[in-house]
Amino acid sequence: MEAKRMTRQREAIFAQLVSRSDHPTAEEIHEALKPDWPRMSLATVYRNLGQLCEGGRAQKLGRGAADRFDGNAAPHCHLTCERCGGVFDLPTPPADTEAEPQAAANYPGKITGHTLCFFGLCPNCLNRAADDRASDNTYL
Amino acid sequence: MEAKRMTRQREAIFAQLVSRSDHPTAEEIHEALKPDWPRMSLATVYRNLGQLCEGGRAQKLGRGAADRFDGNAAPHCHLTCERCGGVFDLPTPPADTEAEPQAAANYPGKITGHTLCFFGLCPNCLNRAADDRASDNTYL
DNA sequence: TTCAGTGCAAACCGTTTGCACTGGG
DNA sequence: CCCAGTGCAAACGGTTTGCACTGAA
Repeated sequence: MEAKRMTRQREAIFAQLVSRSDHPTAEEIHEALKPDWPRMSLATVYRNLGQLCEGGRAQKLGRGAADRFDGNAAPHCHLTCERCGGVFDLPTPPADTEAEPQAAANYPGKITGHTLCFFGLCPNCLNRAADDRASDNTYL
Repeated sequence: MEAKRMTRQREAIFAQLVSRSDHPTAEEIHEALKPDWPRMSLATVYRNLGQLCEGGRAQKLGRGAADRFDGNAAPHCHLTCERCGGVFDLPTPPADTEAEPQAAANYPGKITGHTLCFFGLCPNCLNRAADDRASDNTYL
């Protein structure tokens, strides 16, 4: 499929990423590498991070798209469609009352709340996916 | 409680927000209101959405900050610190094997996975919060 | 040698802000 | 009347892209 070259920069970026317990932004990585790589471009960091994510060696947290707003202020579960990028309410969010105390038990910070974030396909895209399967299977 | 003025624009924006089952972006709302409000500025949409969120009448989904990357590609739980904005791994993510099938049960889409998203204070900020309480409580 | 990857700078896109004007209270 | 809210345009910050150059295979 892809014939990726392993460059020193890519190694350095990946090394930086796995060596850190925080989850740095591209800019933070760029900054951290500056001493050793004074000429490395921020664009290179972005390109390599993107490629690492594509290759399944890293993941991007949050979704880089535009902010979405919800008229229902109560916390509830959402499904993010991996195909169209839309966000949808989940009808009956299963109450998971155990998760929070469980997670809080051995964490030295303070947990004030949580949400379940589901991902998959929205009803619409699920149907379209079925259609595609019948003919051509080129996603994306 | 709020000494906010209720303008026609704010009404329209809020109405639009609650009437929609998707979770529109500011731009989508702006676009949707264009027929009735050809002169409404996108900035007005943003300002009102922000204010509605502040007032607890709406919520912003996702976090508008910069993308963060994780060298651990396996899905696991994160805590987003409400104070410093950092993202941290949670040590023992409680396996909630029931959530997914439960949510999938009565959803016409397809659920392929989920994560627990916790929010609260990271250990560092928790300590700093305690310090502040002792002297001055001006956050931010 | 060759083309994927790089550095740089400009473009992009979503969001925020400064400013003078408007209209709700 | 007065100030919160508005429209507009410019600024901003994070991310992406076009282009000529470089270096891994």
